[in-house]
Amino acid sequence: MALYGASTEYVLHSLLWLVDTKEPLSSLDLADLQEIPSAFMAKLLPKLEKAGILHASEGMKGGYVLAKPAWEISVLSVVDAIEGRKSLFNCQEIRGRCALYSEGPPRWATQGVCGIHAAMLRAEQAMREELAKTTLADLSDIVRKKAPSQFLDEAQSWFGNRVKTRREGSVRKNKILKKSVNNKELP
Amino acid sequence: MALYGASTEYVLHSLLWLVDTKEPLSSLDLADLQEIPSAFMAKLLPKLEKAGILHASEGMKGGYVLAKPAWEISVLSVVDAIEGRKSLFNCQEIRGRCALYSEGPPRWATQGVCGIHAAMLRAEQAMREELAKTTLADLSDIVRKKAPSQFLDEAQSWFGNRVKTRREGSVRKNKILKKSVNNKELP
DNA sequence: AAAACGAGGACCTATATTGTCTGCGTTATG
DNA sequence: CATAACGCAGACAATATAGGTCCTCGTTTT
Repeated sequence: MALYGASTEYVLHSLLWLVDTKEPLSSLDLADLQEIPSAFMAKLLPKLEKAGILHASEGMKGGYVLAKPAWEISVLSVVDAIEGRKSLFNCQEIRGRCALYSEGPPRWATQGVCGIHAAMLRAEQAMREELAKTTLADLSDIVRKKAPSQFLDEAQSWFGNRVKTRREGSVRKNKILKKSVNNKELP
Repeated sequence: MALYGASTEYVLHSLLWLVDTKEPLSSLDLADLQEIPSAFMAKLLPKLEKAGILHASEGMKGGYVLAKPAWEISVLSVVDAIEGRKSLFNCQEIRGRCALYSEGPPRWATQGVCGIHAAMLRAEQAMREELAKTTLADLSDIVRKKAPSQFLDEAQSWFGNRVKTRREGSVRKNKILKKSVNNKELP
């Protein structure tokens, strides 16, 4: 229905939270804060790591940090990392499929790029150039201008408290408990 | 996988055949010439008629003709008619979904357009402007420069012969025959 | 040793796209 | 005036993709 879906939206919003944070944030923290399905987020962020946008650290106290300064991360690079270089239009070379071509299409018909395809490619290029102009720093500035500084502080301490409460009740813990209960019931 | 699919491709190629033709062409003729599923084409072209791009004439010897000169029909208008004004990105207002907002999002958070959405809208606008620049006349020129005039004449006479052979073996006829055979077998 | 991470794969489901088939009204033609 | 060739509309079916869940594994801190 749209070229870019919820995955891209989730990831871009998550990246904004990472701009001002020094310590690594986990995919679970990012998902819970934004009320986004956490298991889904966990599948998205590794793509950004492979694209060199995020740096991941494993193990307890691990998580994600921007791998580059925010002004060097364009919206285009994020979109490409998540959606995988989607094109606007997928040419099927209809021009070579004419019933009048008895034995395959002649050379003049399939030479160069199809005119329709070319028009689509120009539009796609214009779109990509526009997406390349905006960086994470630009987006972050917009948020910071809108939000009261008090809120941004609250957010920082929310992440901080999360680090402290790792030991207490977490989503994972509950799942593991449920699992061990099941294991005991099985045999 | 792509924003614009096969429907758009089929229709744009079909419109090119209509540029130089005076007599109405049926969806079946257009489909058969380009080896495109004809029943599918028959569902597409009425959309162009509603959008004011094609003029349809019903009944025998009916078919489609361009409703406007080719230089007034942009690729954008065709795409919109077929795909229905698809947007590049569908904003779900993630910014209003923060766990820190205890009783709904504050005004400052949801004021104006989301920064991420705005960037996508700029890209979409750039794409649409580019698609608006190309017209059917432009595309038709490209084809006419490539194709030998002999081929274009052959195509015209193919359409002409089709009109003559209406009475003879057509796809529809075979289907109707099959149907009556089945009807006889049923009781 | 256990808890909290990331990575990755199997799996499920809802929806959009692509296509087929039917019936109905309209128009030219013999 | 019957019929063939049209456009139009809607009911399906098949397939692909996006979105989402769950489970297992290895790593790192405490």
